[in-house]
Amino acid sequence: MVEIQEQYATYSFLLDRTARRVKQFAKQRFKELGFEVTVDQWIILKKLGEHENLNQRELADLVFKDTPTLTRIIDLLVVKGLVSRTIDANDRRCFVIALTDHGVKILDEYQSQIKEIRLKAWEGLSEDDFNYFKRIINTIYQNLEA
Amino acid sequence: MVEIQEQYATYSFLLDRTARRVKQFAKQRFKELGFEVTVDQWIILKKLGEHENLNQRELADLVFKDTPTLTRIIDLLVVKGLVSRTIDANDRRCFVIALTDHGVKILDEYQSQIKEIRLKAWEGLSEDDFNYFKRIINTIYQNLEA
DNA sequence: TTCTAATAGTTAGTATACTAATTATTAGTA
DNA sequence: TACTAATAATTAGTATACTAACTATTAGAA
Repeated sequence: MVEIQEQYATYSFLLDRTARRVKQFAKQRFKELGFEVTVDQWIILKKLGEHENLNQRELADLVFKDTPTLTRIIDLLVVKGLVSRTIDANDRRCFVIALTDHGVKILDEYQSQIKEIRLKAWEGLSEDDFNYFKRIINTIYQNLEA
Repeated sequence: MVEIQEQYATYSFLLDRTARRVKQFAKQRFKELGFEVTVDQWIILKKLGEHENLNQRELADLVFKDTPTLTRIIDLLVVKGLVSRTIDANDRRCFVIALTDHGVKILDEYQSQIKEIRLKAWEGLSEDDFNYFKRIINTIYQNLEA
């Protein structure tokens, strides 16, 4: 029993290590392809392509990041001219975040290449594996939910 | 087929989200318990308890972090008096990193509580789940290996 | 309606992650 | 032995993650 407990304790190490490797791999490929955004900035662009009229709070919830992190990522995307921040006339505490024309263009251009990068990790694994993986990792997430 | 590809693409999101949640949960518990180290600092202490006469390069390899990150974590552990940095007489480019007496004490004190924190995430999952999880996550890691 | 509580966002401070460049030292080779 | 390449560690710079404290605004209750 003790050994099994010890074993389980390594899941966090495996998770952290693999998540970092995945991000690092994507980062390298982004660089090779000359992309003008980081991986986390890309995730925001993608969400903005899927939803309209989001404020930073909603965006943060969608990508499971906190608002200070979101603030900084949006800052960078605004500087890069990919995203616009407009005060919400109905609630002046909020900004409406939207893709600029250039942001839409980038989103469109990168999409398929990024799909390929993502698939690389999954080589040799099946759809069943994916479903199993999803169940386990979501159970972990829910076990630790606030 | 396209849908399956789309689905697979979410593994990186699930990985990142869950790895962050696990770390965040551990961080909160560390704080509640009044621990004087961060999660990543703890990982280094643990490795130092398992191996002797490690230099920073070897330590970095063991925990899959890069050397600049290691340098900074060791800096903090030295300031906290948990670890010592001694020039290796045989190769003056290296430091030998070792636990101080206080470091050994902390390692001993925290170990069982940390094991409990780690186990929380695994509630409702079996040993088979763990093995399955390990296989998948290690496949992903290896698929992306440099 | 006024006051208090809640909410959106920002700022500050610390820690980690990664790349690139640099220093000091050692190893290997001509 | 002298020179070059490799290695260990550091520094600098940027990005992300999280907590805590703060500002501005809105919502809700007395």
